[in-house]
Amino acid sequence: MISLLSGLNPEQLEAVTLPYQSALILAGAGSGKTRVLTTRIAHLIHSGQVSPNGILAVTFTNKASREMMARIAAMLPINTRGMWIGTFHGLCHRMLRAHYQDAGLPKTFQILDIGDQQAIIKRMLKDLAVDEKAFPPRQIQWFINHAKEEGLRASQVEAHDSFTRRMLEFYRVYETLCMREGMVDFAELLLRCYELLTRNEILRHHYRDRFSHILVDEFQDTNRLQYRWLKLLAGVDLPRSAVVFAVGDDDQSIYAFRGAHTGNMQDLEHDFAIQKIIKLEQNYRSHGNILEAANALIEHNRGRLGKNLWTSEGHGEPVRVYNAVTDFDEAAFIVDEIKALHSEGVALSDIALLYRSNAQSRVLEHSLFNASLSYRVYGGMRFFERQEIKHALAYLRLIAHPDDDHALLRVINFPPRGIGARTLEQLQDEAKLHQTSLWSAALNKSGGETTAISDEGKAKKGLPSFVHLIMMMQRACANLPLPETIRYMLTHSGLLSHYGLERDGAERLENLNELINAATSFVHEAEDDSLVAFLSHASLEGGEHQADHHQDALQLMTVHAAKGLEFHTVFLSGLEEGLFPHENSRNEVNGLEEERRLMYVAMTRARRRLYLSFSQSRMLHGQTHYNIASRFITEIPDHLLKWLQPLSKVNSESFRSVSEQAGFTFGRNSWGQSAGKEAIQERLTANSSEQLSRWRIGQNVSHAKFGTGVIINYQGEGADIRVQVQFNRAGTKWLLLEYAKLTPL
DNA sequence: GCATTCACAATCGCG
DNA sequence: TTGTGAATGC
Repeated sequence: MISLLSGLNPEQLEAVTLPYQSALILAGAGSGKTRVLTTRIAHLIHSGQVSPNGILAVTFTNKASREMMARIAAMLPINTRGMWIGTFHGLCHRMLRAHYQDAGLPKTFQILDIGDQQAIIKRMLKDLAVDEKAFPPRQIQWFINHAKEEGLRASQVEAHDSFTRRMLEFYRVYETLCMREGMVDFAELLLRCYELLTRNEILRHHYRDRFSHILVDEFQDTNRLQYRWLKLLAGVDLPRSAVVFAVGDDDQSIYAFRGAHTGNMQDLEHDFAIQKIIKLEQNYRSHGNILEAANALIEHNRGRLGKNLWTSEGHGEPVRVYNAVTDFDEAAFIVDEIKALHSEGVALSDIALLYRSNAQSRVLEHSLFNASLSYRVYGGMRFFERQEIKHALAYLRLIAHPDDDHALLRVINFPPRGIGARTLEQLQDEAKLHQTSLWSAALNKSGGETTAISDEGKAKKGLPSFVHLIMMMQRACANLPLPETIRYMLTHSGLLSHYGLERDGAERLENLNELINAATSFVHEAEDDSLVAFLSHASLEGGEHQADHHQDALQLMTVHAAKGLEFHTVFLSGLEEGLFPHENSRNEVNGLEEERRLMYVAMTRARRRLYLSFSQSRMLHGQTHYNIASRFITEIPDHLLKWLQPLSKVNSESFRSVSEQAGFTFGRNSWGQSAGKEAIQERLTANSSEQLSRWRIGQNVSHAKFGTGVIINYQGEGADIRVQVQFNRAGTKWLLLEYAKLTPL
């Protein structure tokens, strides 16, 4: 017991040992939030206040819930597998599977991921003969999802204009389509579950009685529906309600665009009669200067709950700022700094390159590639979203549930087997006529089961062969374990041979193989190893590829993706008006404040060293844009910043053009306000007047130990000045000018 | 049925 | 600049 609670600071301890009452924990970045959450659970169980069955802990990401389970398992000798710890979607899914009948779902209901959903909407538009340009699928998707996230069915949305009425029509049709095929999208998982509990009093009471402690991670990210779900589950209106332990940070709320409602924090205070908000402000991650800078920045936001991070560590290094001429220059600077850091012993994997939008990674990747630095870009295509995997999953879906029109359409002619648009059209007409699924129509058309089976081996083409294929797979699946089913399906569907012949098919084959591996480990780990369970798993777990994870590589990702992570060094690039804060955020309610929180999240990822950089010109969408530095830089007090200006820029004539360009671009600030314009101009001038010395790029030098070489770069100022020398024999080194005792040649 | 061409759009993205 | 989807040609 002592070991469980030891090492907690007073606030953490208070939170962990709170008596039976609902609580809101304001946990700043790096304040040991996860530790508090997991220790709280362990403490509740260990002290006998609740059994593991009485706890429901909910997170947003699978990663977070896995980590939570692992940490609890490390603290207590219990099996965490049966516990109700998971994501909102995962837990709702669990309830819906357990009570599918009460929820009005077929036993084999399938989960739609974002891509499936879009495909269905497109199919619907085609059916309705609606022009995609007039009503972009993306927009319809957004409308439907947002309505659901607000907890609204089509009948509950108010429509005051013709556009909304049209959207609602789509919402309704989409809904009937999904229900007919037994498909449930992500938002539907939550809404269904919520409605199930609302309608079914017995179930509601069952779960209310079962869960006495509900713990919520990242509470600031909850949307309205999730909050209502929590309220319902806790039963706030009942005398014997559960208590909620919510952990969150309003300053790190960066997901308003996907429905997060920070007002939930105030609502929680009120609805759950929160007596006291506990603030965790001691930061165990970053050095003082970084924290001070982040604090100063976030101070510019209004209506905060209020929080100031502090550390018992020292100030550490100043926040470095670099003003680049071009995006290429910015990337080159970052590469140079990385090389220096790496040679000083910082692991590449402990360095992150963050940016506001994905498009910015390209320039960085280019420079990193040329410098032979290994890197990993996060947020690309996920494993289960790849087309070859999607195709394979479609076959599996048909095995489990042949009435899945969506899956059928995906693979009925893939690999090509001579079923063209014409056959398909007939099939769809037939299905429409009899109000049945495409599969039933196909059965009818191909002469029914008996014919297809008696044709065994002969039918190679057309509809009968497809019908035969699927039935054959279904029979095989009944007797084989999951991985073998998949192997069988891959071979007999022709996917393997198809990709085997394709030009770039090797990687796809690898992925298909990986699918068998994924199924193998799924069968080992999951309680329910059925095909349907595996399909749900594939949709709910995006399937982040864990391969080559151990390799020491730089981490490239958006600021959003970096939330929750930490690194020794963080490079935050593209700090320009229009990019960060992003142009589009101007049209959003409180958009600028959300951008500022995003910046805050980015800064607080750094443990020891933080670089902020911006470029005066940047290639975007094939056009050169001229930008001014982000206002966020000017919102950080000067004494925390250290402006870097490599002398290479000062000495070359490029610097002159930089100042001129800067003057020119200030006039083009699309944001209207030009906060900090003077300050930046001032710094530019200050930097240009100093730092002219006998040392310059291209200067040949001699070193006592390394021999002769040439200066290829340098940075810093005053006593801190460092030069990068390419030696003839000893390679490239960064040297402190003051100590290196270089002799000019 | 498949390959090539053209127009168009372009934040962030958990499950 | 790059990726996507529809239109077009073989």
